[in-house]
Amino acid sequence: MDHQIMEEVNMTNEPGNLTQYNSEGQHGIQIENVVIEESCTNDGSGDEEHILSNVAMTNQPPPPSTVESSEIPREICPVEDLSNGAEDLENMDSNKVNPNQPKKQKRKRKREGGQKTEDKFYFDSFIRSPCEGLRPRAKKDGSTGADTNKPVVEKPMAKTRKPADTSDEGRATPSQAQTGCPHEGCGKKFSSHKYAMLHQRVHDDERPLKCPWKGCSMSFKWAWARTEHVRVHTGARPYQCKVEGCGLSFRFVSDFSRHRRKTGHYVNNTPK
DNA sequence: TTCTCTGTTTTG
DNA sequence: CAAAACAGAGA
Repeated sequence: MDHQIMEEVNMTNEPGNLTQYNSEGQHGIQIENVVIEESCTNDGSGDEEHILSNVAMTNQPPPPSTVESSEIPREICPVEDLSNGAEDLENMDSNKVNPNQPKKQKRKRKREGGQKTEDKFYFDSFIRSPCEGLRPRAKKDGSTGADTNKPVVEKPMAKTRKPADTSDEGRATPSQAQTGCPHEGCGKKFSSHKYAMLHQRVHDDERPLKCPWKGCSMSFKWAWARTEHVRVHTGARPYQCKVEGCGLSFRFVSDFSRHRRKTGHYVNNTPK
């Protein structure tokens, strides 16, 4: 049970090395026994990548529920179309490419930011090449350290998340927002000053968080993004619907969340 | 459908 | 308070 991720990792790739990253101070994934062989430089770019050689990643618990699905090895990289992917691919391959190139695409919001370099780590390769099959989205990278610690369903975080209106891109509405982004052109307002500062990374190009996978050159600005991205490599699907008859598993919280919303499968304790 | 971004919320 | 996770939107 718990070791889902680890298993996956092991399975998939052997060793891993792991590096612990703290992206934003987080400690998250710890891989055990990993040997890093190559220097995985993802990009080689120049950033620094710290590769830790033996790091232990203990991921804690995987998801308890997790997965039965075994997601495993789905190879994860389905390679679908990497239209742009090509670019990524290059990166993937060896670490040649530049890792962080953000190519700013604007997915939904405009992203530009970067923040600080927080962690750099590399896992060797969990499963297979990192982004072999990643979608072409854009280049993305990074995730946080702890990734799926609490994946599963059962914890709905009782959050009462309010939809803070996303009027534009930002979510907070002026009425609610207390602080605004100092960046020119950005007029977003946030509920906290602190986040406003963190938000600056959006305007930055730096992507301090790098994907731990050896061949993967993706880098991210947000720890969580990195965390989830890693699942692409591991194939982990920590979020499983516990509803009887359902049993669907999801790799991303967002998808799981959506599933619950639509189906009402909040299951057990998490009736969010 | 998959995956990333990011603001908010929860947890520690 | 910081870190982690969630949730919603969108490519």
